[in-house]
Amino acid sequence: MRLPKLSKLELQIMDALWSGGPLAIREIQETFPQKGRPAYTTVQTMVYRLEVKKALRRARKIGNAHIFEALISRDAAQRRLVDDFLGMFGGRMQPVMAQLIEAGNLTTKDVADAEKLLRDLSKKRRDA
Amino acid sequence: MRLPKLSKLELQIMDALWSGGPLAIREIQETFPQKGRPAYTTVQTMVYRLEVKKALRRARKIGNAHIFEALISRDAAQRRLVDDFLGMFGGRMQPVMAQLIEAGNLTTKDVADAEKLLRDLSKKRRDA
DNA sequence: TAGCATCTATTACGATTGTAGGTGGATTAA
DNA sequence: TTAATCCACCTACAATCGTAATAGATGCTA
Repeated sequence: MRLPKLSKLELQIMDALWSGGPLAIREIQETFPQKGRPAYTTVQTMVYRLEVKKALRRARKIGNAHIFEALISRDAAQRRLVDDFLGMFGGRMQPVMAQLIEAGNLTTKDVADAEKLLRDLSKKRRDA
Repeated sequence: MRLPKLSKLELQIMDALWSGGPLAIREIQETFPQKGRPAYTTVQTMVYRLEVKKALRRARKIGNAHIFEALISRDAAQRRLVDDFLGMFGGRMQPVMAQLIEAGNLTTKDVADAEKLLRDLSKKRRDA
């Protein structure tokens, strides 16, 4: 399980750690919008499960509270996410793009940015 | 549940119907590659569940075998898929694109195609 | 028409996910 | 020091998914 699959809620919890550094469970819970915020113990359960999956670990203790830190990077998790997503589309990129565009999720600017990123990336690879 | 969430296996089953028209369970099962093909009853179970979700229905009968047809379109299902996926990224498109590009999933041609599609689409919308 | 093949329908089970309650120990504020 | 909080840990439970076996009905073939 080098790259465990993470659910949406698990992702949100990891996000708190990726964005906010090592946090206690209470702090993670409070990163959720008040509206629809999961119970403390719900977050706690998910954190424990993420610990089992080795997605995070207890870094230290403050008082009797554990402070957790991410063990896998946002990038690695997102890569896994993208792979699964593409798998849903049979691995074919074309329909994915078409879908994104037709649904209006992808703007001209997004595509321009993508283009630039691609150029920069291919340059970097050429130079390397 | 206008647009039920479909799992990967469910998607593959729907795909068989989207691509091959109304099919019997046996036919759906046989669209899977021999290697790792799920058991007949596994496909059957999933088809029944898709029926409950109103993603497909029994169209008619041939002998004692039911023929199933899709009730939701590939497009609608993919839209839902994309939405969920974006939700995983907090709805922000930018990191998604970056991820796709850096992982090498997105080529120059894909982007060019996207650009053309965007142009055509905005033209169509302008004309309409 | 007897038997074999095929389908339907039902049932089961383990894993994962989201949800959270309860109990008891640790901290802290008065 | 004692009561109010806070936290850890354990347990539970329903829904969904993937997997499939079993049993009973139906249809096809010799």
